[in-house]
Amino acid sequence: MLTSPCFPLTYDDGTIRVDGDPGTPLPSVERDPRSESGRAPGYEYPRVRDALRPLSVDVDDRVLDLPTVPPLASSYELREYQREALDEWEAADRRGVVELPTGSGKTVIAIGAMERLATPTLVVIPTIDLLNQWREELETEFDTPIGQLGGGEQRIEPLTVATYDSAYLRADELGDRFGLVVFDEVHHLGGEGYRDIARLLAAPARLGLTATFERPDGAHETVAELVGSKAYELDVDDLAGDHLAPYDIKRIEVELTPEERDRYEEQQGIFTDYLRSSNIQLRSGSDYQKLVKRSGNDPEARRALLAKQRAREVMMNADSKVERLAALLDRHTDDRVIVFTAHTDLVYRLSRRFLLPAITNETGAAERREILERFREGTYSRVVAANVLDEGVDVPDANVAVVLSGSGSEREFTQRLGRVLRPKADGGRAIMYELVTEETAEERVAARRR
DNA sequence: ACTGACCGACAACCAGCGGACCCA
DNA sequence: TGGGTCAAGTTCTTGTCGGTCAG
Repeated sequence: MLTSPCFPLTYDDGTIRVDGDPGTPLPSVERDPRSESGRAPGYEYPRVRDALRPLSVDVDDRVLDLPTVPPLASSYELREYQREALDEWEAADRRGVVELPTGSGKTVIAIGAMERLATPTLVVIPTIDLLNQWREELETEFDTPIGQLGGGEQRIEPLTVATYDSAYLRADELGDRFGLVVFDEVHHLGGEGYRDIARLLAAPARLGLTATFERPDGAHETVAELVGSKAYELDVDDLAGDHLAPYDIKRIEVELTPEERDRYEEQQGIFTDYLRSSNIQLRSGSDYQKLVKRSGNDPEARRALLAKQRAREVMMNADSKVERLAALLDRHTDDRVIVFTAHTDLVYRLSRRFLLPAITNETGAAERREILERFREGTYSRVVAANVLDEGVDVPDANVAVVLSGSGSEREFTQRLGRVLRPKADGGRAIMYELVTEETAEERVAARRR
């Protein structure tokens, strides 16, 4: 048997560095001529390590540089499905995605994983709101300081929470400090830039949490490569009536006024005429992308898209939706209602007409906090919001959601529904109303999301 | 400590009858 | 035979968020 020298395996700026030649090619390792070493992206660390194991070489594995973690013991009792999810994830080599509805306790599963693995952990989170919640939660459960990257702080501890943006900026230097990384709302990791976070980190254990893993652009497959594929899944109907409130969805069809109808037909007509005259067929989202590209140097295409945009505004902001909303608000005077729209203008129209507190992107942080606080304590029983409250904000419980307008996105639908599904003290049902304009493209849009 | 302005990132964005071509 | 996939320099607009910087 050959006596071989040590092969140092190290972490260097987002890559796993292999010095020396083990004799056989290693998975994903490429020669880097300048440093005379082999390199693999950080996330391939377990594969490289495992490929070296059966070889008769002495590996000096110095990839991870982990501080010691204080003993972790939370007060949580896992629910049955939470334990199952955790077991499945462990069985999948501690890599993978858990897909559970909003409000089913995904945080608890991550805390369970941290207890079981007892290794330094980075939790990556999309918004500052959620970042604060996670930090407070971890501080409560584990009696140890929690690091934070993002939201004005840059402090690393064995247990650290980070925004996607901060994690992205610092991934190459964070990569060797954590044994486990948790991605909250992991579907964000499919974004062009964010996926580098998972690529650069060396953490062998990875847990993704989301209510809606699949992405219309197919990028969840990239996420699955970087984090692991779906290890466990339950949807709303599996939990409704038990751990989530039972619910009803009611679709209400409304008509356009004659003026709106004229304008809609006119603008929609410009769009479809263009499609017909240029022999373009729109079947999938990628066809639409092509049309968008084309509009870059084809003025006709651009005109068609703008017309489509205006037609969409007409159908989404139809006057009769406002009238129907008035009736719904009357019917639900004793309920807690969230009204969702797609356009900021409509939010302010509704706010003025019904004297509803409004939240849009223009609402400052302080005012937003105040409105939500009053909604929580009951001073306000209703609130109208643009896309702001779809995800990443801790919204107080409501039991009625009214969707005045929205995209065809299944994700948006699921998140909005999730806003009313927290179990009610009296066991009552939640209701979601969808207002859809008759005989417009919106009927298809609404159908698409389910 | 807060605010506003800036930047960059991300996401959704979708028809109403018909053809050529490639591949399993 | 049946089903999926389609063309061009390099991409519409609106809404939302985090990070940064100046004040």
